[in-house]
Amino acid sequence: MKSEPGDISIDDLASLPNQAVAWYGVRNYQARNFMRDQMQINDSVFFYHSSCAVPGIAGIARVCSTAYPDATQFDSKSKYFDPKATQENPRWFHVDVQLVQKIELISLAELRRHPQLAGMRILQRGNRLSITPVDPVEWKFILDHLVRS
DNA sequence: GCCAACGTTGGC
DNA sequence: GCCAACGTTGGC
Repeated sequence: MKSEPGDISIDDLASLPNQAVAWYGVRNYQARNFMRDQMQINDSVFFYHSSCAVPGIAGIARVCSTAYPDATQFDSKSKYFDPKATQENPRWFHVDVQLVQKIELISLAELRRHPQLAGMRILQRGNRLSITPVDPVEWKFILDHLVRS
């Protein structure tokens, strides 16, 4: 799951109550569907810093809720307001995510260095999805070879 | 700041 | 339903 550190960084997550955050603001249907249809409580997540000096995996988190309607879609003052969403028919959903562990940053450049990870969605040219599934084999490779706490 | 990629919008 | 125009993302 990508976050711009200027928005919410790994350190912000670490300082939140229960080190948990509602993953609000996703306004892409594919990313929404991953949260709504695929994610389950206790699923593990890589917390990825994007749009910053050194993009990369900054920590490990876990899903700590099932998907529920994103409150910001109903808030006309929010930049995430969606006039087409209604309480009866919400359009945007998100899960809550909780920090497991901050790690030594695994930079995007480092991820690209490993052919075993070449298939990762996050590494594909032009990928803009803020939430992408991680293949279990790739997950294990990163845990076994790249994660330093 | 550039630009590739790609999602969304809206006229037809 | 097509598709051009436009907007956004995000690495570089």
